[in-house]
Amino acid sequence: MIMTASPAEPKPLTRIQTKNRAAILDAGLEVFSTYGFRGSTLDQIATAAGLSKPNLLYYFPSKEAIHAELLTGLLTTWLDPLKLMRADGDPVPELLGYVRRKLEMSRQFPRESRLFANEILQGAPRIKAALSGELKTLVDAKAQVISKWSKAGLITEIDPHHLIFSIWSLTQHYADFDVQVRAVLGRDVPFDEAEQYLVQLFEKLLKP
Amino acid sequence: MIMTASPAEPKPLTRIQTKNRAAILDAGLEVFSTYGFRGSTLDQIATAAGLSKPNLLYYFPSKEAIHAELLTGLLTTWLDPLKLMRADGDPVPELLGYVRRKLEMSRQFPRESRLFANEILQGAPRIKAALSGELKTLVDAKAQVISKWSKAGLITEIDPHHLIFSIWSLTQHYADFDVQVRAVLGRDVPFDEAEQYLVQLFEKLLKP
DNA sequence: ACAATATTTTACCAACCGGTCAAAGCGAGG
DNA sequence: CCTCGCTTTGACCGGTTGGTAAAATATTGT
Repeated sequence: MIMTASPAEPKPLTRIQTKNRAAILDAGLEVFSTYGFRGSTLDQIATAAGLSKPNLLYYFPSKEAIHAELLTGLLTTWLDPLKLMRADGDPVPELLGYVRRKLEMSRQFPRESRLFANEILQGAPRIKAALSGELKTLVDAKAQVISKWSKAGLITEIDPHHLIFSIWSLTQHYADFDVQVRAVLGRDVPFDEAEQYLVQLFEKLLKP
Repeated sequence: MIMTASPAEPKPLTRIQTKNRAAILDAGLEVFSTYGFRGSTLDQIATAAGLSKPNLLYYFPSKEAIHAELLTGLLTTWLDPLKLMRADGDPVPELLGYVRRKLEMSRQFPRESRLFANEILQGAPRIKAALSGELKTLVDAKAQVISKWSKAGLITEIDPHHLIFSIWSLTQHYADFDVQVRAVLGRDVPFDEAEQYLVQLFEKLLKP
């Protein structure tokens, strides 16, 4: 016996189920992040996953279900880098660490970033609750930490919420608008340059 | 006689044509900026414009045509604030002026900002050419100006392209992600605070 | 080998999509 | 009044959409 945990019989997944559900979620991420929820079709996702449409619907009950599963999984990934910012660390390195982690997510998971951006752009109909719940709670808590650093003179006097917004926008820009960045630069997005630039920016900004 | 300019007989518009075309473009902006091109339907746009679908198609030949007209009109609006940055002005006020103009556009034309963001997010299929053409040319020119300021010691040593990207992302964030900003803050987007914050940020960043 | 179960396919449906068309309504000038 | 051109409408079309039913096929445990 290897596993039998939850009380409500979680039904262990077969090999095929595991593989196909993963393929569908990956395909859904690809398609939803490009066209948004309404602009994506089940046929697109099914084809990208190497399945037929009815076969896809054997694993997920609806288009909504795929999208919902992607979004809930995403929220955790989204909050983690901010959670890692410690109140008892050195303020500037802590904040720069957050910037670096967030930029690294744009580099490694641009599709996830675009899925999130698409959802927000379209009014966040499916995650508005999480934004004013979980997300707001976490941000408010971290904003207080930043405020204390600010008042203790460890960093400059600064609006903590806008500081956090600026970290989000600057780092996500390289994933969400990468087509524009590439078009303007005439080459692939240079994440190393971006990191240097952002470190320079936040070091100068935060210095008391 | 009041007007007869172009050589190819531009056909003067009726009062009704002027009014209905404007209503359609406004409705199209509303709908496209929320759902993206593929996620929007002619019925949605027609209803928002107070017309029937066939009536809408009497004024525009296709869904594409409405979207195209919105995008081309948008590009000019998008480039203007950057064009206004003068090489012969004081560097910091010139750059801050650009920041302020761009933020003001987010405040006054959030739908246009979101329409643009949607198009870029979805791979910019309809304006990629303009991005690596017109936009790149203008940005490269202004980047050179910034480089000269930098080398002359009037502002800090800085990567001009990333500086421009950061102005874009920071200002547009308040329009494109306004749902998120409002959810986290628990109130309407405070553009005055945002302006103060951005001025603080760029003044500290640019100081040599 | 064989039954039970898990998976895949084929055929299909009602609703919706972008777009067409011909007829009807409408207002201004003679 | 009537006509002429602009405007609006309703009926319709072929294709696509999300989703279903059931039969056919693989896979699995014994």
